[in-house]
Amino acid sequence: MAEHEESRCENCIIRELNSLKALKKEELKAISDSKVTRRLKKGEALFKEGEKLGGVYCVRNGASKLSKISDNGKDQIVKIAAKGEVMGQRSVISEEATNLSAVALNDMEVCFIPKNNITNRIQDNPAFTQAILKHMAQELKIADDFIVNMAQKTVNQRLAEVLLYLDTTFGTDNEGYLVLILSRADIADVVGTATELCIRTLAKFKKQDLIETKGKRIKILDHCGLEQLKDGF
Amino acid sequence: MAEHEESRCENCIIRELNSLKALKKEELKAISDSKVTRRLKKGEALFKEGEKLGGVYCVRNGASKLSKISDNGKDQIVKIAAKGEVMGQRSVISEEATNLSAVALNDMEVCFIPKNNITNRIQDNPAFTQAILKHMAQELKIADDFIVNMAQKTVNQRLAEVLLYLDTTFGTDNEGYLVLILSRADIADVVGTATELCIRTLAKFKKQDLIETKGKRIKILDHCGLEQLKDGF
DNA sequence: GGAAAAAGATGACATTTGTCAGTTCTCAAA
DNA sequence: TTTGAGAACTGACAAATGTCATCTTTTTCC
Repeated sequence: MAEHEESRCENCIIRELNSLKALKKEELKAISDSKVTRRLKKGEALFKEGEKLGGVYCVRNGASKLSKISDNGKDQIVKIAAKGEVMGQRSVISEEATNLSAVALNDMEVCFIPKNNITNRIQDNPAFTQAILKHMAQELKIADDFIVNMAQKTVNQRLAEVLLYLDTTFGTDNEGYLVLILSRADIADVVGTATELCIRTLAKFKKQDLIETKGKRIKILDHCGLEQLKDGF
Repeated sequence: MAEHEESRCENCIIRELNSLKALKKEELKAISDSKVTRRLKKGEALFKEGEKLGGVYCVRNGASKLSKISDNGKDQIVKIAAKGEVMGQRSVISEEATNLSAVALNDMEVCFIPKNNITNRIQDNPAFTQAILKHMAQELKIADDFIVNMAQKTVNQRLAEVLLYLDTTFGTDNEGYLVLILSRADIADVVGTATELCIRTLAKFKKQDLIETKGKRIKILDHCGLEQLKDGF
């Protein structure tokens, strides 16, 4: 009874989270037949900046950082793809090599969907195309906000924002620690600063009783405080 | 003979520059019948952050800055829309208030196209939808690069890049000065720095014979030098 | 369990960037 | 032609950020 396996796209709940939900059952079946599931260990790369992607990746479990190396040689994390997100869409649509690298932040499971299954659906299923369009419009808005934050906010503010983002997006465990554990270097790469300053700023937050740390794990103690900090006191 | 007027969309060359070129002649005629041409003086606002847009604006002449005020109260220019570009698309597609303000950088002429003319075409003309989709994928890539630059490059590098951008996008007059004249404050708002530092950095470039200035006008003397500076010497 | 490696943390200092206060320049309106 | 407002510019200083060197803790792997 292959049709009832959870690993089939048409039965996959993850799909509800992204544009694939606009597809019809038969279309999903076709995708399911051609997709390949892949498991990655923490730290493994899914693809690298400059590669041509043969399709898109749908995240079933875990999280991945999407980053780009600047001309200065420093890595900047542009986005963290969580469960349900589709990576590589942009590159497939524009038929260009990808401008980002994807590396697993923890053990993950992704479904690779060959690009024909996407481009053909874009050709013949307007509802799907519109779903992607709306999604990209949203992403573009987020990107604009990101630009403004990078350009106008201090490391203090940006770090506070990132901590709150990790909290709302990935949640906390039963002890109250952020579930998604990033290295200090990765946090710094999201914030867009040096690892040392990131560490120092975390220490400062600790001293202000905004957060608590245990090894690399972080617990947010004062959401309001961080919220205020984010907007500049 | 209204059909042959240059002011009709179906005869407008500008259209070749954007997604509207994917529309059929009859569709363009319908748009042309409902569109409104508007003239703006330098400094006039087309729309403001938070407004709901009743449609999109196609730039026929002149240029507009698209900016957003950060929580810190400082303005950041996210994009400069030149002749042929369509403003407000994102907001119309996502059916949300716009997240950016648009202000004319010089005298301009824009065509306002009511949003039904766009959303209806997205519903029934797949070629048009795909054209927009490709365009947005491109914009998203540009936004990613912008984020990385903001996060990882110095004011020096970013200013060099902006000058080269103004040169390639808007060109120079017969004396070699950049055609698009921005105030120092506007340049600073693109670069994401304070006006004073922007001025000082321009002065430094002048001392290094990379540029020459005459009032607020700027002439690039050494493209290679700026190119190198942009990438960090 | 213990050694090696990786990541975290800290101090000292250099560089970059921001801010404030004030002067000079430019251009357009009276 | 004068003049007044806004923009461009400059100096002095403060604050934020980056860098390098070093030490400590944590994690990983045998």
